[in-house]
Parts: sequence; structure tokens; C-alpha cells
Amino acid sequence: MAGSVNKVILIGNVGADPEIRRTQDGRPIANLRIATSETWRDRNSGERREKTEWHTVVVFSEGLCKVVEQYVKKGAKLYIEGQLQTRKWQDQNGNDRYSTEIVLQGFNSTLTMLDGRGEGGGSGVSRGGGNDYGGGYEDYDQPRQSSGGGRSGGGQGGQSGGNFSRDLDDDIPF
Amino acid sequence: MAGSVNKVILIGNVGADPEIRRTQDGRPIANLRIATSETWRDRNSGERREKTEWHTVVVFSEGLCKVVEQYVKKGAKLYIEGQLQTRKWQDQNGNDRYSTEIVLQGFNSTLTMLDGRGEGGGSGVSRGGGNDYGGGYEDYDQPRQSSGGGRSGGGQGGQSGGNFSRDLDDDIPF
Amino acid sequence: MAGSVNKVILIGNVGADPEIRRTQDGRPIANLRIATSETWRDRNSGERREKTEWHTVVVFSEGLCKVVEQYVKKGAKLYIEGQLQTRKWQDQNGNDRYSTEIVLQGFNSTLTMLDGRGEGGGSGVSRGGGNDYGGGYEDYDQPRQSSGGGRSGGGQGGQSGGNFSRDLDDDIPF
Amino acid sequence: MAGSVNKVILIGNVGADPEIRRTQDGRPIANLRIATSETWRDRNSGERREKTEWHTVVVFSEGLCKVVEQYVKKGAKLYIEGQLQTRKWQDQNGNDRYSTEIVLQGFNSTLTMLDGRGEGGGSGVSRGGGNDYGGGYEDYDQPRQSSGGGRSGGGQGGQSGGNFSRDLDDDIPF
DNA sequence: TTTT
DNA sequence: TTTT
Repeated sequence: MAGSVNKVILIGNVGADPEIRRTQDGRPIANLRIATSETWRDRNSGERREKTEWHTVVVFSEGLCKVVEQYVKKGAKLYIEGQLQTRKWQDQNGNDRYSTEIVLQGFNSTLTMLDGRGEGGGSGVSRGGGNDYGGGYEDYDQPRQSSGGGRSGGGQGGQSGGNFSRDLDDDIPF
Repeated sequence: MAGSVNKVILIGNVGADPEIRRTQDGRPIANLRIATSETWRDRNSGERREKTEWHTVVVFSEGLCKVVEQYVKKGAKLYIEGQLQTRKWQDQNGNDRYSTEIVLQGFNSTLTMLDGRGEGGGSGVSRGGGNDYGGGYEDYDQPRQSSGGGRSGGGQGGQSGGNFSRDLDDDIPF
Repeated sequence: MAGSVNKVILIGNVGADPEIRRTQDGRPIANLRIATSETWRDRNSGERREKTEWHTVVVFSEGLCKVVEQYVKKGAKLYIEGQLQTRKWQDQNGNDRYSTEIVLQGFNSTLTMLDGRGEGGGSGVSRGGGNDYGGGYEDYDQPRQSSGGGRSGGGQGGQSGGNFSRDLDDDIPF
Repeated sequence: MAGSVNKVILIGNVGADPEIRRTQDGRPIANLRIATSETWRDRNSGERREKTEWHTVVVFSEGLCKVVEQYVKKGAKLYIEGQLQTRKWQDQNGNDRYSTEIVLQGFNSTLTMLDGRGEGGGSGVSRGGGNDYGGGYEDYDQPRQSSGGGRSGGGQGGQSGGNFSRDLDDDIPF
């Protein structure tokens, strides 16, 4: 279907130190739990009430996984931009189950630290890029939104050899 | 938690005519299934592939429910802005189950028709507004995005009779 | 035109203490300058470079003006959601000039403090609401995103007296 | 500054056939004028009123320029995601002037056709990507949001040979 | 200058 | 004029 948009924007706090797993072929996948909350005043009692919503965020982007690994800790406040995805799985009884997650993969995915933590060397912000299959893209002569932290490799030495194509994979996911 | 944002933006097509239920006290709730899709070219085969994601949208806003009821049909292309919410329920075996939905309720919720259907009288766009439980804002002399509508008589008594047009004004801004 | 969206989302820092003016009939208007920046690595020199963009934000929402007045200071980090608006004016030579601003007015406008400043009593976040002209929605028993903040009354003593209704009007526009 | 976001989302109609210029080194730049509008009912007269806002969109992304060139015509309804940028220039009297534009360049820029025009072969949607310095990226084995159409000479005619590395430039803006 |  |  042409003309479709699937975008989630969250600002919230990380509920626990992230888990980072690896696929069989070595690519990292980070899982985050992020809380957003809203408060309101009860119309009858006049009391302030609060409701917290927990979101599961799955980071496939290799670059963003590095950001997560290095900087994101329990309690961190993040800006997240990703896509909704519902995954089907079977429980122990063989029943179909569904889980909806915010996926950070490829273009239009963003993860930004909002509380100044983990910002060594001008980082703390990053763009999804990458299809999570490769290494690090290296340089550019155009600005990009904030940082680039987590951007692997980094530096000008540049990607040499065979993993250049992996770079491609990584940064041009699809 | 102060400083939190929970926002979903979708552009997609409605998979089936919407269901509209009513609560015991008469408030409408509309359910929509919306498909977004992405396409890509397989790196190996070079073939074009497509993946469709289905989203469940629950409209609590009374005004938006009216828009849905009147204008939204299977196949309609919509712009939706709402919030993520995960609801817990028990299956027939008493197991906890969770469903994640995009909720349109109150401020910052929007539903806009993008394919020109159902736009009699200048409508087809609407803002969530209202907590759908009361109130009754009346009018304004400043533009608001789309809109027009008049928040329903709000209140639970429910808008009867002549204030239907006010409702319209209120909830269907333009 | 049905089916139109005009949305700006910024996260950035306030460049100077806000100015708050009043219209002849007493409504407040706040002006903010907000900086966003992006950094990148020069492809030739390998040096890190940064480009800062300055945005003019005009807050017509009376409720958000209160938040600005009470909490927003030079250096504050804010989340802003508003609309683009280009205003035409004449310079001293009578030439047409245009200024583009991000307007926070009515629905779908948001201003959230992201650095924990000014969050007494659960505040620091607010929704534009209000068309700033009146109305009279009153209360609610459903959550709304964050909120509270700046919500006058909010905070400590709670809104007393006659201006409670104005506050309400203002902040819960419809 | 770490932790900064600068995002504009528009859905509106194109006011005139786009202009496409070229830089001295051959890169395309497309200019679009997009109208969004809002309607409301006057509080006094009860009349419906409408206000249209015109936005200048500048497309630096080479891939998106191709989409614009091929598919975008006067009247087209578009979804646009880009960044705000204010450009300083001098008028004929040497006075400083400023113009604010929505820039589509690099990641996180999107342009999607919403009215089904120009969707031959699965197109009509595209991602910014690219730093606007190169050719066309070719394939991928991960999905990307919608289409990709317009992307690159992509597809059939397609970019040949050595300009693949330029493709890189193009698609990995930074 | 679009669109409804 | 902010921030890192």
C-alpha cells in the first residue's frame, strides 16, 4: 500500500537496565522497557491521579544498540521514534499470542538521551539507520540531527575492506 | 512522571467497516482496524516484497465516534493521532493476556479522512478533544486545526435533540 | 481543505528568559526562542561540526502561558508541539516581510519541561488546550497526557477563587 | 547540543507544479509550495471560516527529488516529514532577510503521495535518505516504510556501474 | 498557489 | 540567545 505511515514517538523513562542479546550471526538486539505517564484530577474527588503506561521497545539498529549499550541505564529519560509492530508467537499451550512492540530499525528510527547521561564526546543522540546487519558507517559532510553517538566506527579512518558492505547493510537497512 | 510523551501517528486504510458499541451509560466506542504497509526489494532475489501491519484503534472520543460512524467505511484512508495503551484481560483459561491499542481519547487525538470520502458539509476531519465525559465547551473565534465541532453537550445525559448540531460543531471542527 | 495536518515537534533549549506580553483585553502571549542543533562529522576534515537552528515559538494558549511564566527560564529544555504559521508584516520602508513561527494555540499544542525544572506538585507538562477565549469545560475523569503542569490551580494551594474557572476554561478548551 | 529534535509533519496540497533546479555540480533541488488549512466556526456570526497556511518545502534529497519530478503535480496531496530551517539572505537593498523552510534532507525525511497519483509500479512513497550528493540506492532486504518508489533510478532503468558509491553518499546523508 |  |  502506498501512502502509509507508522510512527510512534515516546518520551519516557527506562524501567530497567536494557537487555542486549545477539542473534546467531552476531547482530545485537536491545530490549527496553519505557514508561510514559499521564496525570489528571479526578472529577469527583478532585484528587490527582496518575496512570503509567509501559512500552516495549526493540532496537534492531546496530548503531542504536551501541548507544543503548553504552549510555542507556535504568531511569534514563529517552526520546524514541520508531514503528509499531505486532509479533505473533505461541505460548506453552500452543495458543497464538501477540505482542506489540515499538521497533527501532532503519530509517526514521531515533533514540535520543534527554537527561544528559552518557554523553561523552558529543553523543547521546542517534539515528536508527542501519538494518542491523553490519558495521559502522563512517563519515558524511552533511549535518544530521544531533549526535551520532553510538555511531560505530566513527572517525575518518573509514571503513576499510569487506565490512564496507556490511556498513551498507547497517546503515541502509532496506 | 512529568515530561512524558506517548504519541502514535498512522496513515493507513481501514480493513473493515467500523464497529461501534455503546457503554452502559450510552457513550459510544468505535473500533477500527487499520493497515499500514511497507515494501522493499529483496536484496538477494531482487523481488519486491511487502509487509502489512494491522493496528487496532479504539475511539473513546464521542465526537470522533460520530465521525467514524458517519464517514469511515472499509477501505477508507485515515490519518490517526492517538496514544498507545496496553490493556490486560483474561482469556477463557484465566490467563493474563495483553492487547495493545491506539487510543483516541481527549486532547491530542485526531482522526482525519484522507481520501475525500464522507466529506459532506465540509467535514472529514476531526479532533479528539474532549474527554468525552462531560464538559461542554462552546465556541471560539480562533481557528483550530480542522475542527469545528462543538464538543457535545457532553455530560452523560447525552446530547439529545437539538444540540446534536452543537455536538457536531464541537466535535467535527471543520 | 479537509485532511490537512500542520504539526511541528521540537525538543530544544530556551535561549533567553521568555517575554510575556498582554493583549489589550488582557490575554497573555508568550514568546520563546528555542534552539535545536545537529552535529555531524565533516567528510573531508573529519572534524565534528555543529549547526544550530533557532525557532520562534509564540504561545497564545493562556494555560501554556502560565506554564511559561512560572517555569520556563533561559536554558530550559522543552518539548514543544505546535503549528507552523507565517505572519506578514511591513517593515519601516513599507515592504512586506514574513516571519514564520511555531504557534501554540488550542488543541494539539503541547509544552513539556524536560529537565525537571519547575515541577512543583507534579507539574512541568501541559497541554495547549484552550482557545484562550473562554469556553468552560470543567473537569474530567479520564487521564490526560501528563498535564497538570502549569495547570494553574495546580501545584500547591490549588486554584482558589474565581480564576479557577478561567484557568479551567483556558486549559481545558473544549 | 545533544537531545534535540526538529521535526515538521505536514499533510497538504501542492499549490503548483514543483520547480526543480540543479546545483552547479548537478544535484537536483526541488521546491514545493504546500497548503494546509484549518476551518472553524466564528463564535459570533456562526459562520464557517477557513485559514490557509502556505509552506515552502525544499527537497535536497536526490531520491526524493526524483519522486517529486516524476509524480508530484499541482494539486497533489502529500505527507511530508522534514526539518525547519531558517535561511538568511540579503534583499536588493542589502537588508538581512530570513526565510523559513521545511527541508527534506537525509534521514528522517519523508515524502509520501496520499492521493494515489503517480503510483506506477508500487511507488508514491519515499524516504529522504541520501545526502543529496549521489545516485540511487538499489536494494535492501529489510522492509522500509511503504514504497521506495521514486527511489533511485531504482528499478528498471537504474543506475549503473560506479555510481553505486555515490549511492552511498546519497543514502547515507551523514 | 492547493484542496474541500 | 540555548545546550553539549
